Amino acid sequence: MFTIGVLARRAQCSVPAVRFYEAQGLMPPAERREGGHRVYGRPDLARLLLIRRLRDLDVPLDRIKAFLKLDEGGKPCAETLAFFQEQRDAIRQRIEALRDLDLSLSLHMANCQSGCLPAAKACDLYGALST
Amino acid sequence: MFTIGVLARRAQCSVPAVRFYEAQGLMPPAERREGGHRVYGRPDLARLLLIRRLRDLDVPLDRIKAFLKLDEGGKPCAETLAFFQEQRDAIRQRIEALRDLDLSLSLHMANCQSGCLPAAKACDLYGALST
DNA sequence: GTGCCACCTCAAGTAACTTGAGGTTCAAGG
DNA sequence: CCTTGAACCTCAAGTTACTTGAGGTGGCAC
Repeated sequence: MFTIGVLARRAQCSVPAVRFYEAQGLMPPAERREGGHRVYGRPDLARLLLIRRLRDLDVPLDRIKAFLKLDEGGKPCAETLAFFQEQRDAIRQRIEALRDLDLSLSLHMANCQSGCLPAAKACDLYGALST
Repeated sequence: MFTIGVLARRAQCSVPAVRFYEAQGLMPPAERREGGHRVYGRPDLARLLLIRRLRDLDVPLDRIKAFLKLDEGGKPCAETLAFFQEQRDAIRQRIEALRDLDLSLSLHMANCQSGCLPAAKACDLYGALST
């Protein structure tokens, strides 16, 4: 049993974000103490961590919400597996895109280093990334 | 010389986005025809492509703006190289994070496939990503 | 000359939070 | 027991990077 501050730290997110997730229905309405302070337990942390992981993948909140609801309904693995596979495909694509970008950045830097170092000339910036 | 629609298509972005970049000072105020329609040339496309590439890296608009201005001033390579190196570091970090995520997704899926297939039981969702 | 699509401006909406104002609760120290 | 400071509360407004919509013009084909 811990406070919202502790929960947030453990999930690497801000306190207002946790409250926001509750307001949006991604986190269940938290139990409260006498004074109104929210109290959380281990399952809440697990849920929040899941939300954050999916957010790191840029899965939008309403998709996460639907997914969590699906899981609450005790749906069979098939749908869960499909969802995860979808995320893995998205990850693969993004890694490829990032590698592409990295390559063109490195090409430009090589260009720049050989072409510009002698004089303090400016780099040919647009040529670099636009091809 | 081409229209905003053609420009946008070539840079894989929306027409309003191009106008938005102009309003924000990332694109220079475009030349206009008699009727008021914007006209663009090759350098505009190069600039827009650069902006989009950097946006794909989640570089915020004001950072891109500062960078473009730096380049316009004809600053020496050193600063440009530093900027690019920074982006490459960011790319590397993001690729690693994505690989991490992919790993934990795959572990979960393996778990799920062996544990849940016989019965149509639900997966242990929270345990999957939260550890 | 009349469609019709692409363009124009301006205002408002969206996602996912963050920041701020103004006020309460809680645990520790005196 | 009292106070003090951090952590909590709610509610409203701000932020970023656009998108969407309304209402209206430009340009070209037939």
